[in-house]
Amino acid sequence: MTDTGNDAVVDLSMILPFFKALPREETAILLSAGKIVSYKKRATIFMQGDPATRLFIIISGWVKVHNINDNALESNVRLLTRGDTFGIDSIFEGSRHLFSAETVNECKLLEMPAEILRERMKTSADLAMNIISILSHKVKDMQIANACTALKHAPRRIACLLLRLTSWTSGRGVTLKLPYEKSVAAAQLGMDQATFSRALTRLEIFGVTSSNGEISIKDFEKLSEHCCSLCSISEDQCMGRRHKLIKTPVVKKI
Amino acid sequence: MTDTGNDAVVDLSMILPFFKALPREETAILLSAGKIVSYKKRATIFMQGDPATRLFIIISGWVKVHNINDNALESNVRLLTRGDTFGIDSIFEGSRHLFSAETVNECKLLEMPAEILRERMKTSADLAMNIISILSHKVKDMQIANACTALKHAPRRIACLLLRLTSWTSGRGVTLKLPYEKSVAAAQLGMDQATFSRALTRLEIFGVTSSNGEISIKDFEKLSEHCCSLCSISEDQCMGRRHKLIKTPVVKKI
DNA sequence: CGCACGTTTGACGAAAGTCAAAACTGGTGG
DNA sequence: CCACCAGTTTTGACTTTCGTCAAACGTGCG
Repeated sequence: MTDTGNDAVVDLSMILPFFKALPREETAILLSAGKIVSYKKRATIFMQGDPATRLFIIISGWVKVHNINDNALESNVRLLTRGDTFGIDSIFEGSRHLFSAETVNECKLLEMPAEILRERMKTSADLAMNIISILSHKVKDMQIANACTALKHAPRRIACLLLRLTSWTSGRGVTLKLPYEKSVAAAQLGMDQATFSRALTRLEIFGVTSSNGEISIKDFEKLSEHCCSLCSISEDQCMGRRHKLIKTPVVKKI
Repeated sequence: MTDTGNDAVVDLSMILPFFKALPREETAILLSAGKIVSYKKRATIFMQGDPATRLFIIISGWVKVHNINDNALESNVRLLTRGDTFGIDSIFEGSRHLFSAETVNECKLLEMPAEILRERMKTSADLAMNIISILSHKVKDMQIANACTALKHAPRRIACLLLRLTSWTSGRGVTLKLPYEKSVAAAQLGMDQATFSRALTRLEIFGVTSSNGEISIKDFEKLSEHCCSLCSISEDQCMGRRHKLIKTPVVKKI
């Protein structure tokens, strides 16, 4: 108990879902097999088609995972950050990466060999359970992201992203610096960069202003009413939602 | 060995990923806890927000899972059929369903209680592994579907769907009846029904004709070249792809 | 025959993509 | 201190596609 951990990584393992509720020895075995790797900004971590030999857990920074074709057409752009895991699904599905991964900032990643996973899973039901949780969570994340891109109007999509990025803050509003470039955010939302730029200014009437690379949201609730009221994700399932649902009497179309 | 199985379900368990490589006793335990339920066309299986108490495996028919909001706006429409599993991610993520599920045809589903899963997973690493495989596969499926909807032009999206629906056939082309209504297919592809109708006729120049509710594809390869060449999923990852990649010398834009 | 259902078609408008030029940003070096 | 540069973002002009609404069409069935 008084052993506070002889390593920053050990502390970190306390908050990563991957190590959740694992016995101390199991965590130690896993950690000793993994290693922390630093990446520079805009570095390639792997390309789609590469053998999936490792699992990646983000310690710091932002990583963009995406599919890309020869014409540089992107799809499935997802942005991951601290605590998120990637590459795990590829290990168990075909053993080749389905997507490419690159850093958008400087990043520190914890990398675990696939073999140790397969190995330890056989004896540790807890570890298997954690992997299942991580995969289930990833499915949920993708569904929320899909619901966002399903919003037909670009300003709404941006509003959705802003609300999700700031979901951890309290208060009525906030001023934030986007953690990555606007062109990246545009790709994440499946729209053109020019469209992103124009759509952002169209959010002014909802209290969103932008200057000097900072975006300020005056009133979360107002913004949330604008975009989340058309979202198909249930009220309590999305962290970004900020307004209470007003129970309107259901009027059925006949 | 000579025991050919005293039940059709037992036979079925041989081909379902859920039971793959499980010891015979494990399969028996799981099967005895599950039950087969028949649903009529367009029946609600569950609604988003409902407690996730069961895992569903499709024996026959087609099921539509989707998110839906108060205005009947759909997103995340996925169509599942024989062998597919759903509801599993909800069990391990918040224990409430993130989406609604309804049948589009008459369906037979194998339903397994969530408790037996949690219970058996503790002792059966094989079962845990199967669940991990199923979840990983689901992630892959979603990524392929996302790549499809990322195709900007409606005719291409339809071509992609047609190729994936017929990926199991051999030969140069085929005539098929869509396994569900066109309006459902349109929703799956994230487009309006009217757009679907118009876009389908625009595929005529690529050898796709439609009459009497039957769609006929003259030449898979031609169709594949049209739509898959812009897809960002790697060549060997999508079953729908029918044309070989022509390795063009890479010309870098400067 | 007429009804219910799904589909197609037409006319229109709004929104987003495209291309390209201009404007802004931060950093470097004379 | 200012000029310059590369990278990023904004703006403008134009085109295309898609959504929308509504009416017409087709099919199967009682």
